[in-house]
Amino acid sequence: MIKFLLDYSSGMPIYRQIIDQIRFGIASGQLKLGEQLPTVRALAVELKVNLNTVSKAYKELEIRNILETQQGTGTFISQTAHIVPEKEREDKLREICTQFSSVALSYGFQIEDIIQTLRHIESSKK
Amino acid sequence: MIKFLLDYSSGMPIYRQIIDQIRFGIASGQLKLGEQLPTVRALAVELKVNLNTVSKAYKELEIRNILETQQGTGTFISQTAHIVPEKEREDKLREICTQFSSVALSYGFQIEDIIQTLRHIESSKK
DNA sequence: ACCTTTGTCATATAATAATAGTACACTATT
DNA sequence: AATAGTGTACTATTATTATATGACAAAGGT
Repeated sequence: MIKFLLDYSSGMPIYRQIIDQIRFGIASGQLKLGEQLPTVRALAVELKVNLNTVSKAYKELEIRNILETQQGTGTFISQTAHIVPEKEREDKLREICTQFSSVALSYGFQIEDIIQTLRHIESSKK
Repeated sequence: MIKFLLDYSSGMPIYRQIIDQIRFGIASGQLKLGEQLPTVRALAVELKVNLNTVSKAYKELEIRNILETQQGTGTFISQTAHIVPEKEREDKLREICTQFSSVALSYGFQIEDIIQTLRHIESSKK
């Protein structure tokens, strides 16, 4: 099961963040084809957002054939879900890195200090 | 002079994109301290957005002491821009790295890819 | 059959984002 | 003094985002 993480100060709408994380979750293998997603109500509670916000994200992905919904049963990753194009993954990675970089550097941090801190955080996770 | 580039389909509000690009421009050295920015009207025309949208971005940066405005003359990068007290820097570094790490990993990116991208961005700043 | 859980739909409300237009105040130049 | 160029302020309007409710429909278990 995927762990959703919202950034309420990013300026990106919540439903778009949900869409992104599902799409990239599939691309990165965190979400398997056919896997069931959290119910709209469960995810709404987990993310502390409205049911309609989650529903909007799911519905949009359903239109794109990335999700399949069975009313009364749940929402699933489509078996035929397309992979996010590699270029889009690279663009997204560069986008979030650029944004982070601008903030970090504006505080005067050096690239090596930043990387060292990131590695430390990563290694302390397990 | 900095080249602004908007992504109208990203979901991120335009005024926030302008804010981000100015901050990143300063951090990366594209914008020098004291340098004059485009006038609100000129930038509004260039970006094909409303005057008020640019004004909103400038005003917010002015509040944060990143920009200084002289009515009738123009808007400039502050000379004393964004120096963070030394004692807060370490906590801040860890904080923003943790936040960034969570977001990046939730997209399924690997730590080494992230670091490589950060290094690439850093080195491409000349 | 009944009930629960699921997704869906509809209405209303509020806040935010962006536009449009107008007017005003300040500064430098002529 | 007059003018052009600057930032600022204000009202109004529209679209988007998110919330709050309530009701309905479909699936599956009891």
